[in-house]
Amino acid sequence: MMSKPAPTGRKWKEFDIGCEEMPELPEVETIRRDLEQVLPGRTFTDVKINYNGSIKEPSAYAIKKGLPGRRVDFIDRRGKYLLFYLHDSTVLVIHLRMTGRLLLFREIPALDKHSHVIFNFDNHARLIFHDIRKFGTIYWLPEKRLDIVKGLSALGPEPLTEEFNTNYLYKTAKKRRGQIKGMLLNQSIVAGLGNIYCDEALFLAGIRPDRNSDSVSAEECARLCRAIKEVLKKAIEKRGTTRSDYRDALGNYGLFQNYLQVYGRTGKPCLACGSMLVREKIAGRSSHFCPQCQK
DNA sequence: AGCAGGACCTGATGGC
DNA sequence: TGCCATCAGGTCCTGC
Repeated sequence: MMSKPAPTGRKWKEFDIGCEEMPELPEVETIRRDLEQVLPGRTFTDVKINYNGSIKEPSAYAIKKGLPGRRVDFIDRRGKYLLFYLHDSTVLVIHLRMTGRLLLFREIPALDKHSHVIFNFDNHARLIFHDIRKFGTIYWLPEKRLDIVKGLSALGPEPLTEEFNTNYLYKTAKKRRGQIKGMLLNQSIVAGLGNIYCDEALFLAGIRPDRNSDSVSAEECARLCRAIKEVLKKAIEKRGTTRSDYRDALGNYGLFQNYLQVYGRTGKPCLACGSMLVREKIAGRSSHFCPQCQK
């Protein structure tokens, strides 16, 4: 695998905290941590919306009209959702879905046709919501009305908390009949896993993605629980996964692509046993695994 | 209720 | 060269 250059020191002048890959929990958490360095205490001055479709609630007009003058308190994350808590108990909710990026600039950045929303702040920071495939979603709601965001209110436990443990995983796996991979991708069972980290965790745990979840033993659930936490922690530490080659000179890359064991390595030797890794469509997603190591 | 599959989108890629 | 089909995957929706 091509290795990426190490990130250079962060430059406030113009930096790209987006992510080339489908953002899953580690990528969203990396973005959250970066935004948290800059935005709390800042006040929106102006919002430009070039594509209304990104705004789900209340409306592009209401956001343009209402956000200016409001101050960011702190930035939270639940699953793959970013939550900007504002000082007046309202929340700006952003989900990047597949191709969404959040890009923070100090200077006026080059915009293209995918730059759908531009948030301007009182310190001249600019936050660009950029989304090639227009799947990403933005809501601005009173804290008490977050239930409007269905996916958010239906989220299962955060995988890096105690609440997500072997017992929970085993009990849940036992009462379902579908494949284990489909279960892990289900955000109401565990929040924040996507295709890449599912495949990686199942490899680490030695479990085939197409196993029926109710056939996974308590011991295997213990391994899987450990593997999920381990892979997510490591990926956050490496600032997520970037698989595309493009970056601008001042941008920072994720580094976890250098640690992927199975995802995107179809036909290459398994790093544990040397047999050829395979890819199959499982639970509606391309799934990468080692037929030898994973039972 | 749980699960499969289509829809939503655009860009990259490959075959002819 | 262009044209078309296919693939990528997160979530919502429909239908079984």
